[in-house]
Amino acid sequence: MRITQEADYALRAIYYLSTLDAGARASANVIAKEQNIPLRFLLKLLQKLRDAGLVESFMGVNGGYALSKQPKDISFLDVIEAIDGPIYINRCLYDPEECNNLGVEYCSIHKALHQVQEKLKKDLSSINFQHILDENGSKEV
Amino acid sequence: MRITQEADYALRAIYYLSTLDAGARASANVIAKEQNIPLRFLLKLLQKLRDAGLVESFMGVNGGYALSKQPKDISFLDVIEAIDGPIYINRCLYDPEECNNLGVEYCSIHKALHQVQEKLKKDLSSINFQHILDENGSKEV
DNA sequence: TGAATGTACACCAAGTTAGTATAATATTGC
DNA sequence: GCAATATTATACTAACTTGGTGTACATTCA
Repeated sequence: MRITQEADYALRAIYYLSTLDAGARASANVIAKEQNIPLRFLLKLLQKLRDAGLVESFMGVNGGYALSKQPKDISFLDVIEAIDGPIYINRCLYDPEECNNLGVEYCSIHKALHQVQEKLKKDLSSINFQHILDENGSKEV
Repeated sequence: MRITQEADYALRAIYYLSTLDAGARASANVIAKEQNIPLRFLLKLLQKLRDAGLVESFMGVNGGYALSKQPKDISFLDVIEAIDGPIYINRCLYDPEECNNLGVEYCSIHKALHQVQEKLKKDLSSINFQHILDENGSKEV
């Protein structure tokens, strides 16, 4: 019942980009150092964030990465699902064929888990990076 | 972000025991057949449920397993944590020493995740097996 | 005693996770 | 054009987790 370390890194990479001026770029090297993320691992996960449309990348000298949306329009759910894939809290909800009980439709347990899952996704989608910026800004030491 | 298959089996084992008369026993063999769970795997997870105080076991002929509480007093969270261990949705929340950011206390991302985690646990603890019985009873075909 | 049951411990194959290695490609500035 | 700075692409790997099996033993009841 965990998000992967990779998704945790991704949240922090997006957070770091959120702290920059709108449209500003940061190289993977800088993000890696600032957020203490292994560089090569970061490079790989940034591809996923790009494929998901959350960041844009720029090659060459002065290249790097920038958010492709405003911080307020990027949720935790967006980032986590970009990295880990869609959230399914159990196997049956992911692939009903694998349900070795009666099937999701007829199984009260799986129905109940489904409701929990949807609440979880709603909670994660209600947090965006503007919230995080605001919280940090007001508590700056 | 999933519960294990083992936890899913455990929910169904507890559910099956809930359908019996209060205090009634069922052998692992019967539970395995009724719920389509591999027997040896079931035996192992029943130990965890016993260690967690959710079921009682009885050895010998006419032995088996019985709930040690009423269905209404066993929540999904109880069962899932008995099998998978405490729920922590990311590594930092499990072991703050492993947080390679500033630490949970000073990291807004991890604080936000913590809140999501607590909501998730609350949701899971709000579902008990009497609910599931009631739902199934009213929809019996 | 013997059949039916649970207990304990060890083992294992497959998949996932977190990370590394290497080589290639694109952009900029001189 | 060339060097330097970046990203991209592909492949590899060690460690861990998951889902499951095997074997031997202990307990209870008839």
